[in-house]
Amino acid sequence: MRLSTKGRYGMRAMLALARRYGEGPVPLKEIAEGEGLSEAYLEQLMSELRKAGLVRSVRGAQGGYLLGREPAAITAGDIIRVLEGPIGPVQCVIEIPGGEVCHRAEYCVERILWERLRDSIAQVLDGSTLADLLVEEKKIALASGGWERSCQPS
Amino acid sequence: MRLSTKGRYGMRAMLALARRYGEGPVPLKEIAEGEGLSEAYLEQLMSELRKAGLVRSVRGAQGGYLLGREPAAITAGDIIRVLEGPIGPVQCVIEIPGGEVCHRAEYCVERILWERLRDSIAQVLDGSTLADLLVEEKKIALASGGWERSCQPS
DNA sequence: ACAAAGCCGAGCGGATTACTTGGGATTTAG
DNA sequence: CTAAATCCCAAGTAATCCGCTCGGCTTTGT
Repeated sequence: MRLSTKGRYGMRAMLALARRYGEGPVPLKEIAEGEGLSEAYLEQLMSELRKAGLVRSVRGAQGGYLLGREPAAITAGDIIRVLEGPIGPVQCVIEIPGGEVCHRAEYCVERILWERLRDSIAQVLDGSTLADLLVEEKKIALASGGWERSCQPS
Repeated sequence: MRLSTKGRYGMRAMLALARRYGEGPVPLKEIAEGEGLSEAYLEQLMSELRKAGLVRSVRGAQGGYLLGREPAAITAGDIIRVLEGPIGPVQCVIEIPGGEVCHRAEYCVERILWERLRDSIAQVLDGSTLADLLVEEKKIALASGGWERSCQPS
């Protein structure tokens, strides 16, 4: 039940973009350096996020990436779903409209448990927008007087 | 964010044992056949569950496995933690007493999100005992008049 | 024109997963 | 006493996934 680096790095990158929302395109190189991530790898993630509409890109010199919508309109759930696939602890309760449901679904207790788990995860993720997180970030920064940002090893 | 087969099969096996709680040892072969799982593989999982005290084993002919405690005293969280490791979507918020915490922990917003997610997952899992699940199983069985049990593909 | 960026697809080594295999050691039944 | 039923354990293995890297192309501002 761990997130892969895609979800984690993607989240970091999106937060980085959110911090600079409204400042025009941010080149990937800056994000990668700022967050200590591989630029080439991050590029793949951005590609997926772009196809999903969560970021826009501007090509050419002075180009870079921007959030596709305002930070208040992008949730952690949006990002995780793009990079990690639909939420759900097991295949048979995955959140896909019209996805395959196993034939014994009606009588299966485990299924009920996994569904509860899925919904609980989705609720947390969908309940946090990038804007929310930035507000919290500001709070803890003020509270502790610090400046630092992301966990490096995360 | 998927459970592996260990967690899923383990949950199935534990529910199977819970259904026959008080009837003496149940041989693995029966469970494996009943749930449609590989006996040899299940054996490995039972070994871990036994070391964790969630099941007891009786060796020799007429032997088998029994729950280590009453069904009301075993939660899904207990089982998942044994088979999938400590709960937590990322390494840096894993639930280990005295586990490593990354040095920037205080100022890291992602961390707060991942902690919320971890707690939410743990709450669902720790809130469901085997006894609870059997009660629900009985309810849905009565409601739909069916007899079938676990999702096969899950 | 040139440099700064994004875009794309392939490759790749290491880890993990989901098993299987092959042997023990124990216990009960006959 | 022996045979069968069971659990116990360690090793092996094929396939998949992860977490990247690499090379080359396209677009665009100066």
